[in-house]
Amino acid sequence: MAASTPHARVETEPPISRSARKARTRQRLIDAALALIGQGRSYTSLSLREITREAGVVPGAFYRHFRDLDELGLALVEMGGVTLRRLLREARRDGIPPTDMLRGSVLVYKRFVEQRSLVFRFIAAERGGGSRILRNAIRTEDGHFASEMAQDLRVLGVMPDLSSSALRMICGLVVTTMLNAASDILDVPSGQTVQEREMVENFVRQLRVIFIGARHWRED
Amino acid sequence: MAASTPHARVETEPPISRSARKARTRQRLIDAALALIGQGRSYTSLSLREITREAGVVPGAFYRHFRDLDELGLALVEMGGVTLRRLLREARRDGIPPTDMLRGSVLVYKRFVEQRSLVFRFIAAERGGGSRILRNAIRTEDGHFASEMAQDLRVLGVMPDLSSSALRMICGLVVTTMLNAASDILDVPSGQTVQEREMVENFVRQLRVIFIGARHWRED
DNA sequence: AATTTGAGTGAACATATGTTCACCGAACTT
DNA sequence: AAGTTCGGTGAACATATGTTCACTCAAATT
Repeated sequence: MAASTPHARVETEPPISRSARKARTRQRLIDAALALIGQGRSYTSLSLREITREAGVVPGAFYRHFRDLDELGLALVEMGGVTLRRLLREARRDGIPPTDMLRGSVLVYKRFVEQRSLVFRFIAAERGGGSRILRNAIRTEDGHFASEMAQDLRVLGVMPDLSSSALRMICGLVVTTMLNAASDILDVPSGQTVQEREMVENFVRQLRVIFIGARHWRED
Repeated sequence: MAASTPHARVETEPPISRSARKARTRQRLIDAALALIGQGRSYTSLSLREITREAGVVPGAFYRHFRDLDELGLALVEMGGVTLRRLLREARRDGIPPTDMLRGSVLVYKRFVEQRSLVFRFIAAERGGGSRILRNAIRTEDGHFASEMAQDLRVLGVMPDLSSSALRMICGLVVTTMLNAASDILDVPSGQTVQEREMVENFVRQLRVIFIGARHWRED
């Protein structure tokens, strides 16, 4: 029975500011939700008490941070948006893989998804699923992602003959294909299995179809 | 306090066979789940009691038909598969719209989805969402749908230069695009709004990209 | 130094949940 | 006509849920 006063400060020696403390437990709630998703649960079926339990906090404390579960969900969506933006940023930084660019990009993306499996599991699941509010928030986020991608391609001078609206539309298609693939990536047994290779190959070929279609696109 | 014996037969005059009765309540449970989905709930968040309540049956009765909620979910997936097969069958029967075939097909599909909104809402939601079991079942069903579609296109002599595997891969892409669009169709306010027209237009253009890509596809 | 603030507590509330079980009675079998 | 089967009942169970509220006590403000 070691001493453990409510506000024990076991390892965080320096006094912690109030706003910092608040931000910390807020983050803990978010992480708790993700952790539960990681254990195979789907966000829609999580309960407030489960989350606070996982976060190591009393149920009532939840309300100091979010009005309800949808609001926590929105925070997760935002985190998803940040993640997608990071993907684009890294792509800009590293440039397009020199050889076999499509397969290269797919493998980079696959790694990216696997390293952030929880966020992608959440997005892939709630994109078509959860509450209407969440779905729309994710749609908006996906839309921004597609627009940014279109802008990047424009800057890179890829497919310069396409109108901006056509480019944007095509990026939308690429994004849905990517997010759909994320779900596949997360479900296929990782390791060099046959299934995994087939999945990657299929993904590559689908993107190739899209890009070929884009190259030959003519406005109405 | 009107008389209402447990097994009241208020309007179903002719005696009902046991198997028929069982099939009937089984169907009621399925319909109840769909009805709740129709009220904006997502399948993953439904409870056994909610469903039996909606079905007008005592909770324990559930177990006479399904081991657990996943098993009911699988029944819904199967119903979804049947629905998709019917879509193909109707497409075969009615043939391809004579003029502006792509937009025509999209409008037919839109109508089809709207008329069966509950099943499509379920599939679109649980495809990336629900339990692993459900996700895989839906993946399998989608796969069959894509294969059948490929076979139909082959028989129709559409894109005869494509190998079967390429055709199959492209149909897979079409299917994910369709199911993704189903979610959009169900969320956009129906009626002749601007949003609705834009959504349809985007969907048409995306399919067009895919088909252009298919026409110019060359094997590796 | 005295006061105010507010994140987190702990207990209580009414209500909901999944699962079990002995039981009923109509449909089936003999 | 007598006996069996089995879909559905109703009650009970232990446990889980969302929300509220007065409370604490350290950090922030005065």
